[in-house]
Amino acid sequence: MDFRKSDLKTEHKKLEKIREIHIESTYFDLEKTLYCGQAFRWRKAGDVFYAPIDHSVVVARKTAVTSTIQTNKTESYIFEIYGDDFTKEQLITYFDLNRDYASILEEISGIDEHLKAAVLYGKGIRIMRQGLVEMLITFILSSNNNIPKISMTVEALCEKFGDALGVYNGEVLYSFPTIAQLSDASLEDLNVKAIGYRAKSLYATVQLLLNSQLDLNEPFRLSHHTSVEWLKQFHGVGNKVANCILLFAYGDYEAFPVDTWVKRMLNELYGVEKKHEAFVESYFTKFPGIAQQYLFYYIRKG
DNA sequence: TTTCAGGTGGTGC
DNA sequence: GCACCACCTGAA
Repeated sequence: MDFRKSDLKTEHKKLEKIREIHIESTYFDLEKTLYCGQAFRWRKAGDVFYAPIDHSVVVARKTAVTSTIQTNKTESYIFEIYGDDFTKEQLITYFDLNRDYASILEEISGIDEHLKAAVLYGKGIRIMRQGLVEMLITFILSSNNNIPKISMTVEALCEKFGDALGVYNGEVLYSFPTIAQLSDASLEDLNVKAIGYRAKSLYATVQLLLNSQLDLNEPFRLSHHTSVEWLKQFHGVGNKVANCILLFAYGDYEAFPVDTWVKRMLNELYGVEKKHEAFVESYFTKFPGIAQQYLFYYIRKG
């Protein structure tokens, strides 16, 4: 019999609370932000959301909602930080809370009626700023795949190659593995749950990062179009995946990922049957990435 | 049992 | 350039 897993669980030191961060913000809805398709590791237990970020465990809950006369909500949240420290400044960067969404959404709403409805429906969504390696690998695993299965594979990868951070809500949480932690893995080793043929892409990507001088910070210095081409040198990264990585890791708001849902939406709402990318580039000229995320949420959930 | 799912890369024209 | 199609796997 194999007791290893439960033994390990009891061995994990109790997560120590480092700090509490209070966030008050308009145009910030945590649940929508976490579950609009950009994040894969956040879990919900009751009214609490939690996830590993770097080597911290972050636990969040909403504490209050106050409305002004103009129906503008201000939401209050408490974030508890366990394990490694994670500062308020880091949290604000992670959820991009310093950006003026009021004016951005107003601009986007002005484009047409569809966007106006999408913005109204998705109000509170923020484009997160997540880790470069985490987004690169996660979106390589996302191709021809669905969210539950992507999460499954990501967690399996973290459990096998990441660091155990501690137990929360009865489960061990693991950090996302670094390239160094994946460096010794053979193709066989990378064959974790539900990964399938994507293991080859992951293996090739890890090897390329190890054996080249490629610096994942490069897209910060390049134009949007050059960044897309730069990211496509990694196996398993095509236009859609490159745009997701640029939007969710690099904060490149020119990125506009076009997947099967967005294609369907472009067809149904705008009559675009092909050359989607050309249409997108000429039509969504104001914060394309944010417009895309609101439209995506609108058609998926609305 | 079959089909489909938040694409990509290889092939053929 | 552009249109096909194989591809791992879990869920319905």
